[in-house]
Amino acid sequence: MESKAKYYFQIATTSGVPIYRQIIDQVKILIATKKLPKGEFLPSVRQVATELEINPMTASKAYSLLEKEGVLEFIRGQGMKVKESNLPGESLEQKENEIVPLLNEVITKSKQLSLRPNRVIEMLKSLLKEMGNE
Amino acid sequence: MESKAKYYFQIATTSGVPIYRQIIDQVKILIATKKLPKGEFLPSVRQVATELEINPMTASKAYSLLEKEGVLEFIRGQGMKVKESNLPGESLEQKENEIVPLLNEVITKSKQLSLRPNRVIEMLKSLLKEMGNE
DNA sequence: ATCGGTGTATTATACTTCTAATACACAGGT
DNA sequence: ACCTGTGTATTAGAAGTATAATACACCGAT
Repeated sequence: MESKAKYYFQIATTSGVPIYRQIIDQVKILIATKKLPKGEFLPSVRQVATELEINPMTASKAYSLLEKEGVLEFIRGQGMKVKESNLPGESLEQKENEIVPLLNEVITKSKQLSLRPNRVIEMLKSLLKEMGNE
Repeated sequence: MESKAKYYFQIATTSGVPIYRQIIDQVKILIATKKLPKGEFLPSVRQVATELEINPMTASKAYSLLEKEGVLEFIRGQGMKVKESNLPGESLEQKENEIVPLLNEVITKSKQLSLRPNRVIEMLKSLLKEMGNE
């Protein structure tokens, strides 16, 4: 079903960031950049565990948290796949409120760095364009 | 029961966020919104500790981390004050690189929520305007 | 030198988090 | 039924984090 040579994740054991969180972040990025299309199955927890030389439970923790978040969907007997419809029940306003704290962090940080607001907006635009094209 | 003393910080013991981190975040916001001008002294660790009914070491931890970050400056015998020049040694490029990871988080989250990029940019602009006027 | 004001190094302890070892339940193909 | 593939509940222990009690070093003014 899968090409076995494909390496999905890369963990930095020195970074201090927990393994399961690194997996979560990478899955989200892979999905956001369309490298993992909706409906595609992820490597099994044991596959991931073998590749990264970690315990399957660690991979399972990442997957199950992503499932709770509504990012992945568990199909019995087959595994985890990228969920087709993301958060269908949420209103636009609810979604927007979810991202506000993150934007506030950006603002606080940019003020702290004395970065010009327009420059920050330009950077965001530019990064959006990059990610969209990938 | 409010007293005449100026209350600087407000902690939510129920939030799960560590006390020292709540202090750090609030200091950064106070500075970003200009409620704490550059050069102004912060309340002493013992003042904070008394107000919040915590141990001075907890306040000290917040202050010393802010000092390491370059936000505060320690003046012997007087206390911590808001640093005059923020990160003077850093080039613009270095500063911009510091904020990129945060922007990437915004993008990943917005993709996950299927928010329109333009809408996210508008929200950021709007929040920037709000904060700038305060 | 002493006093009263800064922040902090050290140490201790309760608590949480992270990872792992094991055993299990369920699905699908044989 | 069996085997092999999914993910996971439970448990345990190592490692890290948050907070606090104590004692200390430094500064400026007396």
